[in-house]
Amino acid sequence: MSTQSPEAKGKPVPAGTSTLDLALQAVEYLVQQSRPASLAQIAEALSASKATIYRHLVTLQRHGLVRQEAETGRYEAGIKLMVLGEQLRQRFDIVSAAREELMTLRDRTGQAVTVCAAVDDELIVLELIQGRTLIEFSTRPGTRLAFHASAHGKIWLAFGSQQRTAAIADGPLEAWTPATIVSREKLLADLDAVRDRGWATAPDEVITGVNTVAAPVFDHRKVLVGSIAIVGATQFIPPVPDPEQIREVVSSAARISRGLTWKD
Amino acid sequence: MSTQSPEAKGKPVPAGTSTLDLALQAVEYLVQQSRPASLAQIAEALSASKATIYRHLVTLQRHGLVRQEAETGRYEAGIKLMVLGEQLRQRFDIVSAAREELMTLRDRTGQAVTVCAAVDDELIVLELIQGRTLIEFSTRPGTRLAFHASAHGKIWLAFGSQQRTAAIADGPLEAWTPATIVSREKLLADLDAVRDRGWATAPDEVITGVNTVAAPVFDHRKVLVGSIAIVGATQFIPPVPDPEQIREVVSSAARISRGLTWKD
DNA sequence: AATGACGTTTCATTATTTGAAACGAAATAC
DNA sequence: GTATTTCGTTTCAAATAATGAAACGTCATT
Repeated sequence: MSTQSPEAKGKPVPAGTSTLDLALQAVEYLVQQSRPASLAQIAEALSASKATIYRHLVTLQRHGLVRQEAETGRYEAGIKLMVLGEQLRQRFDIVSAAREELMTLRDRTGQAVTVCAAVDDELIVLELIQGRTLIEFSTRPGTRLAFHASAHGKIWLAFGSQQRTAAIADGPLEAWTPATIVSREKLLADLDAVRDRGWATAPDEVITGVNTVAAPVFDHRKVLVGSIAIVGATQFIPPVPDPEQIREVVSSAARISRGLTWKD
Repeated sequence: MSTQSPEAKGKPVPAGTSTLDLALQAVEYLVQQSRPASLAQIAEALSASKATIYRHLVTLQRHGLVRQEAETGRYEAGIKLMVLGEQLRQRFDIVSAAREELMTLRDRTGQAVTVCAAVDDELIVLELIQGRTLIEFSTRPGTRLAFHASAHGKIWLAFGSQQRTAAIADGPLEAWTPATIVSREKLLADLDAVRDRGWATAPDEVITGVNTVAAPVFDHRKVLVGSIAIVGATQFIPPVPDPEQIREVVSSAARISRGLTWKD
């Protein structure tokens, strides 16, 4: 529905499987609902017949992606999704290579530590080492961040693929807070600064009152494979961070990079 | 394949969608692979034609469940799975209701804190509050635990649905370590003890050298909705835990239960 | 006792998926 | 430097397999 215009203009619709598409829409629908949904409700939302949706739900249920309430017969998303997500997370080399170093960083700075990676046009949180306080609202593994409005994102724009940077800079820059950078020129200038000094901040840019100091992690080929950061209230990480905090983050990132050197 | 016998005996195969089934097998295959897989490889593994798998991968890719490497053209699982997993996790009331209390519990005991919930025949970790040390190998959100071989599991067997308890006790009890309870009688006796005292342990039963103290969380209807636990090396949480540790876990669970009373 | 809502099943229609084979590009071998 | 293999992708005709309307059985409500 939302992914394709109804073959207007004789657009060839380059392959794909409509049956599968409908079933995946059902999964996403169920994930977004906060309560179990009735079969009729799902069928109506996707404008398909009850019988069709029913058969798909049966198969999805066999795979654990969907579950049926025993009492009411309603359907909801299955926990297999959580399991698959965690399995996928563990595939990133950085999470296993960096963990000890990150614990050390947490203990030395007293702040929460996060790890991110970007794949294609998505920036995702892979790891969170909790600090003493609980900011972690948008910093849990599986959360997506904005490239232009986060310290992690700026690291990826500054040190990652140039075509991604160009695409983001050309696109619209949404304002998450009043402090979010929404001007293309300001963003590019900020990225130059990040490249120069080797670290990034985003005070108040993602959540007001929260700051982050991020640094890049490279593999043996000098390719950016991850970013690490400390996250804390501006009270603890000022807009112009303590040189000591910066040094800790940058040197931790460097040590992790070095650890990734002798691999493969 | 593994989910159904090949319609032996003329078993009617109660509905379902074979097209969708194949596509979901492809997703699971890709999640299990540690490296991106070639189209031909996937097709051969699922014994389907390249064209079929290709079309399914295109649709899966549109939904973000699968991603194609730009250089090699190979396919791998997409990070949307992580996002969906996290969205699903947040739907459990307990994770939002309990967080502050869990931080307190962590600080007072110095140990890592975990939260679990069971749905149907699966017991899953929902939340992890990290301690100082890093045991967290099998305690991350999205991890599945065994009912008979974990403190969390015993809470659910002792205070949850009786038919689940019966099913687990009747089934085979796999031994994760030499200390895992594999005898039906011993398990049932242990569960009686858990019910009496209101908390459970599982010293060395899931990982040798690690112990856990778990307690139940109930909602306003006295229905078990979650379990919380402290997890640590037996060095810190002895096989017979410190009464202080037990008191902390049990009272934390009670406070969370009370917090769930005025809801809905 | 009657009604409505629900998940589930049936069944004929036909739209959709399917595999074999051909295509073009890119990597590899000779 | 040319030949060969391998890869992802597209084409096309055959027919399998998905589809929706309607009927079914069950439960809760009226």
